[in-house]
Amino acid sequence: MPEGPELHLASLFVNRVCEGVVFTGAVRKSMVSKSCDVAFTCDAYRIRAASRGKEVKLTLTPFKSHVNEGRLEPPVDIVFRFGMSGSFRFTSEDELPKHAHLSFYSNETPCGVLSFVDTRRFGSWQPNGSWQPNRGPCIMFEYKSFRKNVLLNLSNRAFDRPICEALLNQKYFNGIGNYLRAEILFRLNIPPFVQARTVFEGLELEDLAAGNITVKEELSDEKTSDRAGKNKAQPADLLRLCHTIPLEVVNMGEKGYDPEKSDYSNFKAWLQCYYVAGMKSTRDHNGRTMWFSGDAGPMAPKERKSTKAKKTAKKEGNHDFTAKKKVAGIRSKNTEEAKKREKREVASRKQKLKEEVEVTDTRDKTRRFPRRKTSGADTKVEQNRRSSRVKTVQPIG
DNA sequence: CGTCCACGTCTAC
DNA sequence: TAGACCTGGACGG
Repeated sequence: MPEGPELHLASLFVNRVCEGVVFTGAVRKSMVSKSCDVAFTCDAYRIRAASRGKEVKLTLTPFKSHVNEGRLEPPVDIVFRFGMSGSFRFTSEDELPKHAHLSFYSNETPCGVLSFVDTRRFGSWQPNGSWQPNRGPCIMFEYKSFRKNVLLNLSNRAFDRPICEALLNQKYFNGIGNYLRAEILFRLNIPPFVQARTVFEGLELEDLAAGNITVKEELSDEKTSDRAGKNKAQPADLLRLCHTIPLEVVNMGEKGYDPEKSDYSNFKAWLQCYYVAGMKSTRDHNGRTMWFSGDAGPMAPKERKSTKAKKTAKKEGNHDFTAKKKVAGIRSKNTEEAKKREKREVASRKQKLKEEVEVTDTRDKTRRFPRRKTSGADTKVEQNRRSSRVKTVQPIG
């Protein structure tokens, strides 16, 4: 689950399991990984982790007592991005997870192994690297500079985009991902496809309330404006929620992260909009699913994109193909034929879509987080809809 | 069996 | 602004 909070929880996880552990030898990379080797070998070193937005940095520090020919090796930083499926695990040597791509071995017996696990391999790492320079300040732990970086750059074309798309721009919102943008906009009742700039204009550079923020405060605005409609002068602050909402997830603790149990019940219960039954969803201009309720906003894509073309017959010689995939590849080997068929399919799909409403109500699109057992009228929508549960968060930075 | 979908970048027309 | 990059789970036929 890698957005900002998960990356941070991953760094906490690493620090917890590596506390007092002595690592030794070489850093080992899986055969299949295309990321670079980590040329680091040391008899005895420790591992610490830190996070910033959607990156985690591991620092490998040789112990002073272990000196290589009179010279102490300097620490090495490795910066990780998690892609769609990255995580860290700590296991015994013979329980190495299936998709472990970079592993650090302890000197214990039995040997403990910290590994970077990444099923889809969209993740990456950079040894001797530092935070990616074109990513902005961390939404969670560099709140002040994050806020300034947005408000001082509102003239940038990034803010011409709809707000939901701007929120995924890591140059300004380092740590926000697809579930966070949905949750954040939902809580403020901001239509996802209004121009980003208009949402931020008028916000104060300094957030005076920072450091003493509760979610209740955020929502109180909007409740009173319901009543009087006079509250326009003090709009709920989207930038602050970009900070506090991710911290709510962090404060749920490693339960939300724990790769061992993969028990997401806490997290699922926390979600109010993303993948929640009864919410609407549509594709944004980049083909990402935007979850929301109410108005889509004026910049909503008019016609949904035709679903991505099949990429079947592309990679014949790929050694990495499973037997199944090979069959599929061979079957559609005749590219001419495949293309024609594809055209026909796309055409008929477009035709269908024309007749559909632009934005679909997705009452049963709840798949990724497996179906909840429905318990009568106790629907999630009902529970969460503008729920005024108070949660205190501890903003840092 | 096949199709669609997923918590994210990247680079190449 | 498409695709490419991947694996695997849910679901439909």
